[in-house]
Amino acid sequence: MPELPEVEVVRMGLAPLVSGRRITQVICRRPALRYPLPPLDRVVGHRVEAVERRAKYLLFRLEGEQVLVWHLGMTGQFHLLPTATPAARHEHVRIDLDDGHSLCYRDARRFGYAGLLQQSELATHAWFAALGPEPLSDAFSGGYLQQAVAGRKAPVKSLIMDNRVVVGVGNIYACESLFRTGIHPATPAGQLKGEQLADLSDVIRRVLVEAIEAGGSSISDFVQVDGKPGYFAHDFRVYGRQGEPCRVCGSPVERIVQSGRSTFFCPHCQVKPH
DNA sequence: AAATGAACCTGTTTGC
DNA sequence: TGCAAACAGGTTCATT
Repeated sequence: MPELPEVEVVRMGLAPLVSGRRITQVICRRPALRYPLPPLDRVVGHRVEAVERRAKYLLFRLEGEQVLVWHLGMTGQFHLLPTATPAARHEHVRIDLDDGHSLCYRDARRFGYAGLLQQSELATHAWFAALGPEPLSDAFSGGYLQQAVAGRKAPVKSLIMDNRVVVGVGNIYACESLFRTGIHPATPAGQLKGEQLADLSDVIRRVLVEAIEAGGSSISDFVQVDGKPGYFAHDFRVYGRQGEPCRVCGSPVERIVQSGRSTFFCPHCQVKPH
């Protein structure tokens, strides 16, 4: 479900409703998601100070030193519902708040995961230590990208989806960003010129911001915290459009598989390297 | 080291 | 209609 824009939309939906609330009870309906759940009883009685995001991780900063870290995997969803609401299918964890609402976590595929960390271990924890820059920060620039991919022969699409290069860019936004820059997804990243990489970093930023403003992309099941869909999928230029005409030149959009993932691109607008 | 593929698990769509 | 195969937004681990 979520790439960076979707996680950010969830964060923005949760933050004003959850910040300042005290956790009164936690119900875990199974011992593990992708990994064993942390001892969530330890968060009971604590107040949520802020809801932040790093890469695709949601960070619930609690009063004191604890940070509840949550990754939505492919199909994770948070909903804020009245505590009396019966559990929906695939609801695995429920966090009750002191205002009569509960933070409900649903995840059909259970690729999501959670951790309870101390503030001080955030930067060094395995989930965070090797992460590259946030694409919406100043640290992510053409110059940065150039040094990050220098000498690399891997396809540019694989590298912009690599969290060590830049975080938050998943399959959809990788395809959309490459289309908008006219770069063929199979281009060995190290072959790209500085100008192209500067363009690519700008375009990635712009696509992500547009998607956040549209409320994310609702492919099959992404929904915002209030249950409403996001609308960015209406703006896809290539993702999921194989066989349909390119919106720029009319050529049929192609689908190929790179590292086991579908890649969509326009064979005319995105010229293959040689 | 770098690149690829499989695995995790369930639901939905596609094709015969 | 029925059933099996293919496919899905992410990350990690094992294998070339």
